[in-house]
Amino acid sequence: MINTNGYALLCLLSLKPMNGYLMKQWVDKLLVHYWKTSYGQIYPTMKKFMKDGLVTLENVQNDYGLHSKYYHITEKGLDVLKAWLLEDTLDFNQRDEALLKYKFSFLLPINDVVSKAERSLQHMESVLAGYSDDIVRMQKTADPTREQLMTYLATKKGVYLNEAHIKWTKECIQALKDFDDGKE
Amino acid sequence: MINTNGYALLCLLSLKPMNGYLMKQWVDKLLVHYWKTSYGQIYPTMKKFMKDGLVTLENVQNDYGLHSKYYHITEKGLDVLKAWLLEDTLDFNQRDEALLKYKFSFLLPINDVVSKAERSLQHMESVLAGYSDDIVRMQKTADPTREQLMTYLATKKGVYLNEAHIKWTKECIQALKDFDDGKE
DNA sequence: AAAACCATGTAATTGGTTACATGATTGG
DNA sequence: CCAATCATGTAACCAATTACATGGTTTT
Repeated sequence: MINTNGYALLCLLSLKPMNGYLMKQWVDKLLVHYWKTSYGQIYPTMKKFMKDGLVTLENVQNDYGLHSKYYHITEKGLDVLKAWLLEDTLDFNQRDEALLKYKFSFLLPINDVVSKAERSLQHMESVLAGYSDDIVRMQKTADPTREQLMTYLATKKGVYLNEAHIKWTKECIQALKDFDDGKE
Repeated sequence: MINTNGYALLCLLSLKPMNGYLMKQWVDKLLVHYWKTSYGQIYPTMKKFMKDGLVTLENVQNDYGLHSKYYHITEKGLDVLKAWLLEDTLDFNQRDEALLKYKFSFLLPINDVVSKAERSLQHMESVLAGYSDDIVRMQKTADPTREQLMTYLATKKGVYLNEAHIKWTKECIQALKDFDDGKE
């Protein structure tokens, strides 16, 4: 059985052969907004994939005797990846720590909750600005490949979800202030 | 150190004393949209909370000799909970399996991806309908308590995030269809 | 010379789910 | 009597992070 981390690594190897160090780098750059991994996952997973014939190993040795293990995805690996990509994913995130805190925030002074929401709002607005920059940069590409189109749409999701979050937070701040006024 | 699961259980006990079985039920009903837990977490956590003085135990015995352990939150427990509620939570979810699949879906036939998105859209629309029902039911309460206000706002978040998700999915479907047309 | 980067791996620990094990009560 | 519900707990396992351990190269 392969877990989602494993599929994420197969995704990267479908782009080009990489070593473990590069896989970490690519996840941290390319997938920064919606995925993460660690060496503690990468190296054991590659070991397993070798055994299962999902990847092959190319030992790269430079002039100084530096060792580096490049993994190539196999036909079987690609088939397994495609089968997974095709599967429906209805299991959207089941845990929202911020919302949990929010729900029980009636235990706190109302002003503290408003301040917290305002800090959160500021943070989200800076995140949104970052996304918007990405969008602008990407729109320069006319006649994109499907891969580029997907990258653009993935970023768009970040924008929409952030906008919704901001809209909600503003409404919360207003509702809390109104509630506070009503009690005076 | 207390993990988020532990804080979630303290949240419940701040409402009223409960046994482990009831805690599970309440999480599954009250927090269904944004939290979950299991007996494998609840019982060991209560054991630890007893040791740390965050809860006290009331053994409830009914006429038939049925045993049931009701946990009461202590002053210390409430203090610890309030301190946590006050903490900023910037760490919003770092993993989106559906988006990961989407991003690498250029490996699949475009029609399969469109069908998948359409199925996903249908699912989200039924979820949204459920949220909307909740909102309507809650709006009957005039002059709500702060607790009721928070419950309402928590549901509103579900609505907004779902709406954003639906908007994005529709855009994806259109973009993929346009891309497909452009290639003919 | 030191810091940053390239590169690989393991071990310990934490967090969480699922399966297992038990047993009483209640409602059909 | 059988299924559902109430009730408690442990063990095995899976997922993931962090710390540990090592060592070469490149840049300042």
